[in-house]
Amino acid sequence: MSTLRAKILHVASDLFQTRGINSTGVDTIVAVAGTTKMTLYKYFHSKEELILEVLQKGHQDFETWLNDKLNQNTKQPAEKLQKLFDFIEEWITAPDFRGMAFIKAAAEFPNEENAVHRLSSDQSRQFKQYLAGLASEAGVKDTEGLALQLSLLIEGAMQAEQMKRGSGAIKYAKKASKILIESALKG
Amino acid sequence: MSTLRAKILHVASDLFQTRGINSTGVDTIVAVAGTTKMTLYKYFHSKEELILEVLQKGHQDFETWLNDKLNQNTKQPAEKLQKLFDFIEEWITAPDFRGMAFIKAAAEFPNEENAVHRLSSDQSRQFKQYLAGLASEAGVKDTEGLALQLSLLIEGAMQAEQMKRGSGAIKYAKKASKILIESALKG
DNA sequence: AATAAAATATACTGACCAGTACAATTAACA
DNA sequence: TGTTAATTGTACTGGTCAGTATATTTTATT
Repeated sequence: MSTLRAKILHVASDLFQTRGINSTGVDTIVAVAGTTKMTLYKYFHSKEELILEVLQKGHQDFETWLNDKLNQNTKQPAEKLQKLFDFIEEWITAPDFRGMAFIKAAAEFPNEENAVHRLSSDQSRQFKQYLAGLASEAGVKDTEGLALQLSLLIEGAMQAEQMKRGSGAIKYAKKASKILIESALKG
Repeated sequence: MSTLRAKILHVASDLFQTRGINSTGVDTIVAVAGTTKMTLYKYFHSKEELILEVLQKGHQDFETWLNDKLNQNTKQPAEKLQKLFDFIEEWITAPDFRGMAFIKAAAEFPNEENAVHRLSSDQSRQFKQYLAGLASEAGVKDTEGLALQLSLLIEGAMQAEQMKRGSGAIKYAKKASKILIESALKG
């Protein structure tokens, strides 16, 4: 049934995050998921396809979570930009945070022709566009510029936190974002 | 002779950057280097040891290059902080730039117990300390804070450039750094 | 030139990898 | 209950991996 498919996706996502993608064999995935390779290859035609689906689901979950948080906790558009880093902090400091999936995937698949790398790159671009949307609603002129700067801070903080838990990077990223947002609103 | 050892290090560094560490076998390394596994294992006791040496040399080369550039092109301490991102840009936009080694290595070896991950994490910390030194000489009060913020921008820009060449991320990182440095000098 | 020592090349080991052929089992329906 | 179809388990394939034992060549020393 589809529950097994979901379980495989979940287990694969978990193992990819904790052990790395290339270091995780399909045998390990099916063993932990409590099924067999035959079933896995019924739902996914190849390991690469499984990787792509894991990445897609992970990114969609993140953007949905963030968007919901922003919509539930803010009234005006400008407020979203201000509270953005509060929720990013909440996401990063969650006990099961193990780094941003598309950042790590791009590192494991450096070849720009590779499908996994291309999807990762696209998700990064997509996230920047989302930030640009927030900036635009808040009345920032150089939306692309601020979006890029904020994405650097966010991805940098995620990278730092993945490298060393409890790095505190997000605290300083938040301070930096306040300065940069203020500067962008004036300019 | 030691030339072969150097050649192996160089070739391994190149392959690790372009294909990823886990995806590069020792057979490939020795083939490209024009030698054999027997020789490789004479100079390095294991693949992990080779990885560690490649990382160490890469990071040392980077810090030496950056430090020389800063010393050659500036007179006063405060100037170094201002020109820092010019040289970071020069480094990132070099045609053979393929991402920061320790960032990618940490992604490929997510386990914090792993020796490669630990070295990567240490190099990141070391780089932050270097930035804190620059901030301190320039008269910044919260040296650790500014150093962390600048490292987020730099590592974020490197990450972005690795993900998509010609992203232009460094341009906006530079602008952001000017704002943050100015703010830190005032505070 | 003879001998010893070091470096190199060849060929292999056991382990693991992604993916599959085929057999066993379960479920669906008559 | 008997037959068919779909799903799951077992066992295997060819390929690659890190690492090594042994054989060959080169180099250094006398």
